[in-house]
Amino acid sequence: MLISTKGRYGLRSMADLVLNAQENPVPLREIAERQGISESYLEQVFALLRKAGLVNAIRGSYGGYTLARPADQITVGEVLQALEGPLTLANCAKIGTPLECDKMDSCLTMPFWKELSAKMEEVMSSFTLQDLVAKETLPGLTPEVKEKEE
Amino acid sequence: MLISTKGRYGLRSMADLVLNAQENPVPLREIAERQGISESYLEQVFALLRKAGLVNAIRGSYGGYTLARPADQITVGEVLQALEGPLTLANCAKIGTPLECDKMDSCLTMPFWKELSAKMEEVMSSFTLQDLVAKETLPGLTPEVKEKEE
DNA sequence: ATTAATCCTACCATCTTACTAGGTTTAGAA
DNA sequence: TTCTAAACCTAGTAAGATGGTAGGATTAAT
Repeated sequence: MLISTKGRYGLRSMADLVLNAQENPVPLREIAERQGISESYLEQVFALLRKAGLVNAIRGSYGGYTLARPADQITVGEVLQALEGPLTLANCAKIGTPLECDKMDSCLTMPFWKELSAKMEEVMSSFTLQDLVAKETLPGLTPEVKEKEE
Repeated sequence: MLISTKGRYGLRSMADLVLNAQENPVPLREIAERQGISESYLEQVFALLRKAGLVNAIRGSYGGYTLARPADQITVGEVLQALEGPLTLANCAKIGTPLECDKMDSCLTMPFWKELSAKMEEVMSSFTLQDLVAKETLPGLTPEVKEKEE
């Protein structure tokens, strides 16, 4: 039940973009290198992010990508939905789509799927990219992990 | 990001089993017919449910399946985990598995995945099979939908 | 003109999914 | 004992998704 690499790579890359955004746009080559992801595969990921209006692209030499909005105004849910499509685990959790729900008994499971989707949506829309890079926002975790070398 | 048919069919079939459990075991043929699912595919689904200890099988003529425990003591999460494997959406949400987390920046996303998994687990473990068939248990939803009939 | 970047499309191998098919046991009933 | 209906088991398979690679075209700063 893992999410695909598109979503995982894309989310990591967006966090990377937040961290490394100076005044210059960030080229994919750098993100790919830092994150250990194939550059040409990342191109396809960022094509989706661009179409969703989450990043801006600057073409040509010294080009790259920038966030289309401030990091605290882009939710993780937006990123994942752009890359993975609808974020529901069953069709009958989607509003207005009684696709398989014409079976009488199958709809017994609908309240569960709806509740699950609602809770997932809650988490995804409350987490922003800023939350990912600002480690202090998460109370339960140890903030001092500076063991690593620079 | 849909869950597979194994999970969806299995959950519907378990609810079906709750509803149609008399003193006799319920044969797969009946469940398959009611739910509109291929019987031989359902066999594979129930093989997983049996190995997980969620149903008991009675072989031979007049055989079939029964719940291994009362319906209010089997959670939806148990059923889905038996059919889908681990219910996390990213590896780093699993405890004790720093698989892709040796990349420094990749772990920026870990708190999100952990939070999401925790919330999903919360819903899945709070919903029992009994809740699925007893529609009054859901407070947020309209308990009487008779108005739509008229 | 060169270079470095995005952009675009096609292709590919592997894996997963959702089955189907065909057989074997098992046990109640006739 | 035989018939029958059920669980059980394993292999195969077509279609789609996944996770890329390859090669070029376009764009813009130097």
